[in-house]
Amino acid sequence: MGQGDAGVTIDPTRKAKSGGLPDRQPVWAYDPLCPVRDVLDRIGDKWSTLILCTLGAGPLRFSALQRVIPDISKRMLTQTLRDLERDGLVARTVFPTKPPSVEYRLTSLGVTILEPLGFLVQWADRSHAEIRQARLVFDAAS
Amino acid sequence: MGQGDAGVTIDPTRKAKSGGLPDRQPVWAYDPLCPVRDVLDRIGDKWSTLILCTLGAGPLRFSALQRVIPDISKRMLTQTLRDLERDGLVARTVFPTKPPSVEYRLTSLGVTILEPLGFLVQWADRSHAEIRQARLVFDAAS
DNA sequence: CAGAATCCTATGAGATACTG
DNA sequence: CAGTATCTCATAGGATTCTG
Repeated sequence: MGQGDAGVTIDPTRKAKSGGLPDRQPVWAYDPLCPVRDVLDRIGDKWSTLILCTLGAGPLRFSALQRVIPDISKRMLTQTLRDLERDGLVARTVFPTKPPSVEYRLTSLGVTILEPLGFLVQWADRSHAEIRQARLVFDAAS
Repeated sequence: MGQGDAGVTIDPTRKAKSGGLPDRQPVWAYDPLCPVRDVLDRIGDKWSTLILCTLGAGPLRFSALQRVIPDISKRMLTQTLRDLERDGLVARTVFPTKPPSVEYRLTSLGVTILEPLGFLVQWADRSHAEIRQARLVFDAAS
């Protein structure tokens, strides 16, 4: 990363100059501690997006989440919920009933990720056929 | 996959019914082999989004990518590029010069992911301060 | 230059059993 | 019910060395 511009974050809206000279200095400086990466790496695990999308439809209790996402282990569900709570995306509410029940819901911040996440999911949905096809072609050629 | 409603994919645009009854049947059926997850899990690794955003500004050679992303190892750069190529998001062109040079560029499909990815990056950029703050609060309370 | 091959370690994540 | 505590294994991913 250069001087002056050190630590600039990811900016995918940045356009290449026409002609796109290949080997110049980086279009955007890169910072290993980039806050965008810090946040995205957390979301990029196996379960976070799935849980966020699920809670996007409304609050659910622990066991209900397990039923909706049958192939997650209690351990990972607990851990992922904790991480999301720590990041302020999910709120955890304990109801002191006889057998305790705990409700998870998106925070107001958590709700705001639904839209960008939704665009990505839509893209994946629209593109997965083309991607699968590309994989077939690639694997056949290798 | 599936007949009828089985295997319905992720749909974050789905809204909860008003009142949001907590413990009903899942709002959307969940499929471990969901194509959306299949695609997103691939993008969700440590380097894919970074490389896609970088190439979004224009094609780059292998060594140039390494300079832009200094903390990636050759091994992971090669592997991630291969995976992206396999998925049809990146095209690899070899120029038979004396020391061989290889150019990587987004395919037309690859370009289409820039927009949804950009929204997520923008969200991360706007939210990282709030997230960091939430982490401080959470860690102080624990 | 652009990798391929190999080695090694840290972590992600499942399975199971226990608890308030 | 909603976890916690272990144990274990598979994989992601870094460092290093070799090659056309």
